[in-house]
Amino acid sequence: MPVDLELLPKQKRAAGERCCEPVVYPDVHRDHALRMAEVAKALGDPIRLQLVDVLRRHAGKVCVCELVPLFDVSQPTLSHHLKKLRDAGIVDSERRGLWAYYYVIPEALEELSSWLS
Amino acid sequence: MPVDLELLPKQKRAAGERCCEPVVYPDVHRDHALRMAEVAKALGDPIRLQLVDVLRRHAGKVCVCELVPLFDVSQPTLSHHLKKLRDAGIVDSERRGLWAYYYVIPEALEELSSWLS
DNA sequence: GTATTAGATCGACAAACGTGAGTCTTAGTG
DNA sequence: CACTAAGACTCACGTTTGTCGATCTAATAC
Repeated sequence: MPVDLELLPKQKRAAGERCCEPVVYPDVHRDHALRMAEVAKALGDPIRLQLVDVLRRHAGKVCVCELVPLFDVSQPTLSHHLKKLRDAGIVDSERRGLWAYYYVIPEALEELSSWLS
Repeated sequence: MPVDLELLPKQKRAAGERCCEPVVYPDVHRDHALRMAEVAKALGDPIRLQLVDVLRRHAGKVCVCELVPLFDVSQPTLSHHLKKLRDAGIVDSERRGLWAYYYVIPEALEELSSWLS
């Protein structure tokens, strides 16, 4: 699938002249890039990525008390990761009594997912 | 698509008893999670994400001198971002004379992409 | 009421990050 | 040879990150 670009001759151009015209521009516009980078950044930690994986595969709401023992970090640290995912808009939570149930917001990953494929 | 979990009754369990059995486990294994998180982390910066976007859409090799003017950062900073992408195995480069041409390694994004969709 | 529990928040710390100014290396020009 | 240009690298900086211990807040049990 990678089609070779027609490469410019490897010669030095005249002084003051541009080495090459910037023929390519990012057409993933700034806001899209910002949004997708935000999501990617939130997924850029192994624990958070696995959290999302567990929540997604469960396709429902998972109690935090089920999540904590799965990872080798303290409860505050896990809570911190969940907050990062919440702030990124990837998951949301619902309080019921003492428990908190987390779930993935399905649309949250769509933009990044379709850009990647 | 999200199927509601059968939620446990919201009552306090007896002292010393587990609040709930950890019925879910991350089956994205550690190494996969590590690898995908590494890729996601590299994409977790707007400039790097746009860099990958430009390189991907060009489906060939793009000269660094074309990339620098596209972004509002200094040349060393852009070089730093390109190195991050190289370290993450997302892109590679080829030197030809004075110029360096970057391209995306297509397989690099596959794992994350298919996990996301 | 008190005690206990789930989970979020705070405070602190070291490590990693994004950035630019400056420098270095390599390659082409004259 | 000296000069110039492309791009990587080094250093320094302020900011953000991941982590844990301690604390706080609700809600339940007694």
